[in-house]
Order: sequence, then structure tokens, then C-alpha cells
Amino acid sequence: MADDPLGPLAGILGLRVRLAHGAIQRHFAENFAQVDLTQKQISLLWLVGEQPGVAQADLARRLQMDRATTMALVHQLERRALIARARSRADARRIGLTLTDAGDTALGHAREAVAQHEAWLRGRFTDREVRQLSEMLTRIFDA
Amino acid sequence: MADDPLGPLAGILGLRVRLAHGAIQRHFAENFAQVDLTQKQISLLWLVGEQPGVAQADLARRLQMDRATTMALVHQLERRALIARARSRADARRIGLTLTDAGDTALGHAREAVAQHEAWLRGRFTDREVRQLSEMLTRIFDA
DNA sequence: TATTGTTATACTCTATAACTATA
DNA sequence: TATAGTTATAGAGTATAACAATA
Repeated sequence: MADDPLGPLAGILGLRVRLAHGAIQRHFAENFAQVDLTQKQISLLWLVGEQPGVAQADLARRLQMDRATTMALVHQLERRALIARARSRADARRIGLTLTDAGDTALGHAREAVAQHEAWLRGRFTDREVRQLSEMLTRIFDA
Repeated sequence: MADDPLGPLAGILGLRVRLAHGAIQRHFAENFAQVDLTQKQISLLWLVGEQPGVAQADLARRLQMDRATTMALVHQLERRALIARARSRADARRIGLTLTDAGDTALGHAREAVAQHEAWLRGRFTDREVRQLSEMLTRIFDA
């Protein structure tokens, strides 16, 4: 504790969450650049793949993002022709998203990268610890 | 698990860390805007306050930031006259940072905000869980 | 009135590359 | 050669405000 590099900040839980997050982001960016997708983009693609026709507002809620933030993500992926949009006939306000063939292929590669990345992350924990950690983290954003 | 809002992403630990981080950031920004400092800025001020004369490179290492990123933070705080700089006589490459009186005052207010924010965060855990969570998170960025 | 999508705008955080000065 | 600071630049992520269309 005395020689913790965080010094007086050692007891601050929020900082530890931030540093863990940063380390995870860095590892992914450095090791999976060839995927050419961020973790955020992959999350969105994945959800669209699992639920074709899903609307932006639903994705925003599930991933805890602002609507405008979601829009930016969707634009990126649409410009790269990984997702397609089609207005809903049931509710003309909503625009359903689907994966293109290229999007499906890209998601496949991305999922492999995520699997390797998760293995790197989980490698430092027992299965029981992973469950505990996961559950505790959920209490933070699920409250 | 079946109705987890994350759906097929429910098992991805990295995502849970990200969402927890986002929730923490959001809570701080929304509830402590009057402090007019980000958590990152506060961390830096705090370390400078504890170790007057510390150099940017040391801060970068301790907070796991790039030198350029640290520079940006230092510039912000210097422009607002919260920290001052003085070239080291022992090693002319290094520039020691110290808090100004205004910086010391701002840090005092910020620490109160952090204490309240941490209470909000820790409220969902027992003391034992906080220790476990903290230790597990450290394994991620400390490896 | 509430929701969905949209655009404009802005700020934080982060990093890379290239440079200068010093050790 | 290595380290400290610096600048320019860029990209990701985030959010607010305001608006149009639709429910």
C-alpha cells in the first residue's frame, strides 16, 4: 500500500475501474488492429447480427449510449457498408438495421479477435473470480 | 441471463468493465459539475499536491498515460493557474510541478466531491467486496 | 406529449510522429 | 543512446441542444 504507484489515490475505486478499462482498450487496439473495428463498433454489429431489424434507440439503451452517440457509430458502419437500414412499416419513426454480407464477414473475424482478447483478460482469474467480478461490475451500471 | 439487456454480449467481461467505467464517468460529470474539473484532472492535481516538484514523466507512468496526453492535461491546468512549473536544477530536462494556492483550494473542493462520489460507488458493496473488486481490477492494469 | 432519427457542435481522452534539449 | 518535454495532428467516445417526422 505504501509503495502503490497510485500513492494517495490507491484507495479510490473509480480510478481502478478507469485504469482497468484503459488497459483493456489499449490491449485490444494494439493486438487486433487488423480487424479494423473498435470494441464499440463490434458490440453494435454483434447486436444487429443477433437481432436483425433492431432500431438505433434500442441499441442505445442496451449499450447505455446517447442517441447522438449511437448515430455516429451507425454512420461509420453504414459508410463502410457493414450495415444497411430500412424504415419500419409498423412504426415509421424507426429504422431497422441489418448486417450486410460484408458486415457478417467482418463480425465473424471480429468475434475471433474478441475471443482471443477475452482469453487474455480472463487468464488472470479463476472462473469463479470472473463470475464475481462480472456480477460486481454489473451492480455499478445496472443500478 | 436469457433476458440480460446485453444479450449475446452478456458473457464479455471487457464490456462490463467498459459499461461500469461509463456509468462512473457519467455520475461524476452529472453530479459534480460545479467542481469544474474532470476525474483525470483531479487525479493529477492530487498527485502534484502530495509530491510537489514531481515531473510530468512520473505522473504519466503512475497514471498510465502517454507523455503527450499528460502534456495536454498539464497545459489545461496551467492555463487555469492551478499548477506552476519550475525547471529542475538537478536535471535540466525535468520540470517540477507544484500546486498554486488556487490549485490547492480547487483540490480541496475536488476531494470532497470525490469522497461523495466514492460513497455513491461503494454503497453497493460490502467492505470485503470493495477489497476484492479493487484487487481484481488491479490485476488487469498491473500485469 | 413522447419517441425516433438527425445534424451541428464541442469537449475529453488517447495516441503517434517528429522535434529539441539534456543526460 | 535514452530521457524529458513539446507540438501538431488525428481519431474515438461522449454529450447537449435543437429540429422534423411520427406515434
